[in-house]
Amino acid sequence: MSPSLKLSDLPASGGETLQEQVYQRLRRSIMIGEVRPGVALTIRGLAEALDVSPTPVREALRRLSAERALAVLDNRRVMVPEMTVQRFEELLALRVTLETHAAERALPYISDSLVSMLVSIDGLIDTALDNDDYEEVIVTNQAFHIRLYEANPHQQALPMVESLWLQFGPFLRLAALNLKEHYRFDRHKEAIEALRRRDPLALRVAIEADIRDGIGHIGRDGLLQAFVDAKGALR
Amino acid sequence: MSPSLKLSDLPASGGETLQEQVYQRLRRSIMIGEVRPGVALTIRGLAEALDVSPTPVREALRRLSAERALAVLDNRRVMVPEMTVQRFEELLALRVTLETHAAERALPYISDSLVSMLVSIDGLIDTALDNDDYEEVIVTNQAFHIRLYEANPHQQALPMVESLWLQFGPFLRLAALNLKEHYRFDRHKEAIEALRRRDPLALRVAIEADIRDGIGHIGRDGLLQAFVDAKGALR
DNA sequence: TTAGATATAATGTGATCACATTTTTTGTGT
DNA sequence: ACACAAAAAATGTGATCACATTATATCTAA
Repeated sequence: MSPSLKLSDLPASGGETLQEQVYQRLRRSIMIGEVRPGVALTIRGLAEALDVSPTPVREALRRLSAERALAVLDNRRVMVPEMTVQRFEELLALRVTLETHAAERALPYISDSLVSMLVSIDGLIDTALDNDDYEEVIVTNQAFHIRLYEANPHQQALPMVESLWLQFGPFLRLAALNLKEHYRFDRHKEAIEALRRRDPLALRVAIEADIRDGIGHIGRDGLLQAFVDAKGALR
Repeated sequence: MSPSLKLSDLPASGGETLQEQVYQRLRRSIMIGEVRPGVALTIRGLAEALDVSPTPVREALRRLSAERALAVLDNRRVMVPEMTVQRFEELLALRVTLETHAAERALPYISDSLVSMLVSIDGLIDTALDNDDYEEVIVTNQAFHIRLYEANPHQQALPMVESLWLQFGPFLRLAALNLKEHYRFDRHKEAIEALRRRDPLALRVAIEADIRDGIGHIGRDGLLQAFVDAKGALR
């Protein structure tokens, strides 16, 4: 029988623990929407697919469950949680609140060299969009936000932001696709401009617009409803 | 040799898994500041103290680490993280942002019966304060906030709020103590009044004031600095 | 006494096994 | 063909073992 889950290859293990490698691998799969909501992730199944013993898989699943990337049902089955319209709205509002907070908290620490860095990352996103490499779009877009927020060396919001990204996992591919099709304004360039002017309000506006352009539209058009009805079977 | 960690007793196990019981027990210990920052929590040590095998302890530690209640060092040792002034400030600002968000998002769902419930919980807090039962103060105070926020049946912020509470664990006892000594206004009653009037701005103000009264003062007076210097050896 | 080396103990990680529960398949009767 | 019961397979949980790494204690020499 073929493995129940196909996973992108791992770039060769380093000195990390097996648990860490399994965690990173599963995390990436969830983030790019490779794991469909509602299908059970079994310990033995993943262990076989990743060619490790059940032990590190168990710990990685426990970790991802604690981060709300996975849900454990009463049956003790673990899966990417199904999305509902109301949960989507709450997650979106929460993401706006958390990321505008994180951005504003990072603003006092912004240096000119960091701004240059963000400009070049933004260029990488455009390149990835031209190449229709949506996984790269997702990862690089997140790198943009991460670099911005952790300009504040004491930033505490990042793990929560990443938890939200994971929970949007099934939709990030759709968001990246939409970015290419329909985007009119580059919100990242607006954010960069706000950073240059050290303008906290403009920064908040740009970040919120970026989030709503990227993923908010899914909730507006019938896209989310279609996804829910199809139980994540789109694409 | 006596166990390295003393833990409050568990109220007899239910149908839950051992891992869940261990998790709840450790969680409570961290929340009430029983575990001092910097001291290593060993798997075997906890397993012996709790009279279980290492397996469920490992999973509970992994879970709490993912929730940022515990930190894993490079040595792979796990402990309650040390506090710094800057981290404290970031966590405090984040708590204000998250909890005012959660409260505002819950406001449309507030019913009169829930307001009554909150009033009675607030009474329990006063009773606990009179009895100098600080653990009860902590738990009941959190129950007040939880009931409020999850009035919204789709609330997504609660796990993050609880993660922050855990990270404040070493200080919640100090906060509860201060509440008895120095509090002038009952911020919960202000919040309840705002809920009755369905006034979102007044609610935000009350929640923020409640948080800052409760834990913010620790950062203001030398209390935090003393705690950091003493490596959590106060009380 | 103290600094550094060596040995001993303790720890985290991963694999494997046993067992109870749950899921899936198979069988049976109408 | 379909509903229901029985059997078989799969799954999560917890315990135990082996091993490499890390921390602690002990020893030695100045």
